[in-house]
Amino acid sequence: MKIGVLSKHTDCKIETIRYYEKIGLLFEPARSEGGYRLYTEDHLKRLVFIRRSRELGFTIEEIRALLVLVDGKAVSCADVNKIALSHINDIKQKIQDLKKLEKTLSRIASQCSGKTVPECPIIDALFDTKK
Amino acid sequence: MKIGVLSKHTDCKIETIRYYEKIGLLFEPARSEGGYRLYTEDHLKRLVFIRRSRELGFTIEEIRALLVLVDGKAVSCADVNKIALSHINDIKQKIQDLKKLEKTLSRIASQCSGKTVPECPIIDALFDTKK
DNA sequence: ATTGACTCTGTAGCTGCTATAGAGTTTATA
DNA sequence: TATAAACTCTATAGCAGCTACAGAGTCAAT
Repeated sequence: MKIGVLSKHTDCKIETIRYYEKIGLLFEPARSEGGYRLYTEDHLKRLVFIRRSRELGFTIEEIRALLVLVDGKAVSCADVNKIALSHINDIKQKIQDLKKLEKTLSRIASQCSGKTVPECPIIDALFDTKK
Repeated sequence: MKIGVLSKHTDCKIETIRYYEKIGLLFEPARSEGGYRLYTEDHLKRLVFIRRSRELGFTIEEIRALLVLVDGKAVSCADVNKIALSHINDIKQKIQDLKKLEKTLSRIASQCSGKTVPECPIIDALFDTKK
C-alpha cells in the first residue's frame, strides 16, 4: 500500500504520516525500488490507533506511552487506565476553565448597548486589571 | 520605566514584551543612551489591556483588531461587541466539544477493570474506528 | 515516448510565547 | 575609582502538531 492509499484510508494527510514516522510513532515501512514507502495492514492499524487517540485529545507523548504498552507482550490495563484517567481529568479541568472564562466574558459583554457610542464598557473592562 | 519594571507591573515576561513590540502590538518606546527601552504610562496601560485580553482567551489577531478600535478616535461599541460575541461563541463551541470528548472517554474508560490482564478495553476502543 | 499523477527529501511556516548565547550598560558597593 | 552584580540588548532556536511549499525523481497509462 503506497502512502496515498494509506492517507485516504485513515483521513490522515501524507505529510502527517511522514511526520509520525519521523517522530517514531510509525515504524519505517519497506520501500519500492524507486524509494516509495510501502505499508502493511499493521501500519494501517497502528495509524488508525494514533488518529483515534488524537481525536480523543491524547497528546503525542501520551500516545507514545500507550504504544509502548501496546507493543509490550501483555498490556497492563492498569497502566492504560492511568493514562486515560489523567487525560480525562485534564479535559475536565479545561472545561471548568473555559466555563469560567465564558461567564466573565458574557458578563462584560452584556453591559454593551451595541450602539455606536464613543465609550465602550467592554474596552473599559479590558483596560481594567480587576476581574 | 525600564523593561524589567514594566514586566513586574504587568506579570508579563520581558521576552514577551519585546515579542509584542516585534509583532506590532506595543509601540516602540524611547531608548536610553545605552539603548535600553524606556516605557511610559501609556505603554503600561496598553500592555495591561493586552494581557487582560489574552487572559480572556482573545487571540493576538483579535487583540490587534480591538486595539485598532481603541486607537481610533471614537470606539464603536458595536464593532467591539461583534468581536467579543464571536469569541464567546468560540468558547461555547470548545466547551461543547470537550464535553463530548469527556463523555466518550469516560464511557471507554469505565469498561476497564483496572486489573493487570492481557486484554484491555481502552486499547481495543482506540484501535476501533467506530465512535 | 510522453504525459500526468504520484512520491521523494528537505526546509520553512503556523500560534504565542520561552529560552538560550554572547555582548553591552547601569547601578551599587568596596 | 574600580569592579562586581544586576540588568538589558539582539539574534536565533525551540516547544506542539502539524501543514505547505520547492524541486526532483518515479510509476502507470496512453
